[in-house]
Amino acid sequence: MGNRERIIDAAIELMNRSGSAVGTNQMAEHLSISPGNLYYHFRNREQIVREILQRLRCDLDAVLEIEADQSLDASRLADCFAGGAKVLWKYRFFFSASLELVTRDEQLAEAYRDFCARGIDQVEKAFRRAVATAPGRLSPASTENRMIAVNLWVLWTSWPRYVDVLRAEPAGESEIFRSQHHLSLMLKPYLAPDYYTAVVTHMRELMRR
Amino acid sequence: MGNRERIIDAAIELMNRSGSAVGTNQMAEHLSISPGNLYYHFRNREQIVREILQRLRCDLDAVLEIEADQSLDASRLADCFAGGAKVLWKYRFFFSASLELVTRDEQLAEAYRDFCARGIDQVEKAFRRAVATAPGRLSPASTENRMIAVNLWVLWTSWPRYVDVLRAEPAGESEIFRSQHHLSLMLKPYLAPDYYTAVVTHMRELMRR
DNA sequence: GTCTATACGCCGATAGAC
DNA sequence: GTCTATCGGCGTATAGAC
Repeated sequence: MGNRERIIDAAIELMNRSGSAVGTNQMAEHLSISPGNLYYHFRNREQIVREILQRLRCDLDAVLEIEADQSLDASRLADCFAGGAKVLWKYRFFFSASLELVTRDEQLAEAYRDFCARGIDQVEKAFRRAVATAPGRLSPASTENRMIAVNLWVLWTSWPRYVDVLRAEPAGESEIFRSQHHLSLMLKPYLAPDYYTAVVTHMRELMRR
Repeated sequence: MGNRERIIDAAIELMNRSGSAVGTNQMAEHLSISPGNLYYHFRNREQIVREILQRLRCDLDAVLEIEADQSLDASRLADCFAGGAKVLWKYRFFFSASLELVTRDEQLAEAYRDFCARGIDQVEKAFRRAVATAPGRLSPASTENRMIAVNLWVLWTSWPRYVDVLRAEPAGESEIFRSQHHLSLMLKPYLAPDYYTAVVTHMRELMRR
């Protein structure tokens, strides 16, 4: 594998471990290469982060992009939650530090706004599909669909940070996974009870490993 | 007013405007005093932030501490939401940057963990009281009360950051206030419809000004 | 209490040899 | 492609005069 890829991997690993303030020197040191070498492969620090966001976007699309003709049954929705948890864990530093990253790089900010807009759309669509498949005791008003999607998105993206703030020790995977139970609870009132319990059961299964 | 108070006020104002990375030099400059003078009043930068958290805690207690013998009617709950919005706006930098502040000061971290634990407890109590006062179509299971309280807390505390990330321009008060409508939506399934609409109506009234 | 001046450390980035 | 060496900027904090 080329040094370029290794630098990105190292950046993700180190930032997940120590926060987004990890410097280019530390990345180079961790790979036993020189700072100068790193700057041969990347114009600057920002460019590294931008490419990480590209990877993140791809991974999340694979999770949230629902096929048009497929019915959203409970196990498929559980896939979304479990996949969402994995993405959250893999790139947790990014979610934790999105604001700090974005304020130092306007180009990244634009890309991240796109990322959020697309993500919220996908969540809203998935929610509508789930409700259409198995409606619950309450049905959301038309404007409420979007608000609920935003609530889900904010809660999902904020979870790594919440965990980091409260825990003195570095966060474990299970604490990130817990977010998905909190998320699913927000859907519960709008879904049929048996459908909801099926989703939760599948989720637990998928995230056990 | 003494310089000590003025420094804290300046810190809040500047950090709300430019983010938590505002330096001691900038605070001093903004007040037309010298950096040395600032360090006469405070041991270090961290101490300033710690005192800001103390103020925040007091302000929030005034909003969330529900009197034991008072019934939680719709207008009182609306007070909580409106008061919560005001606190969120007044100290928005702190919510936006809690992790960064906390990671550089273990003493602050401990205080902030207390702050969160107490806040979540207060939210949970308020939620239980509201549900007891005006139960809706769904009633939360016993373990769900806490989870919902956590959801509310995370969403509430994460909102300023969410706004900062998405907006290129500095956030306005109204965008912060919008969070409360999203929060209240999470309660809706568990509250009687007329009670809920009364809460929302009061909220709008209170936050209009 | 308030000032001026400055030490110290850190990090991003570049120059230029190999 | 990879290295060594170094510049330049910024931010915290202190020393010591007034």
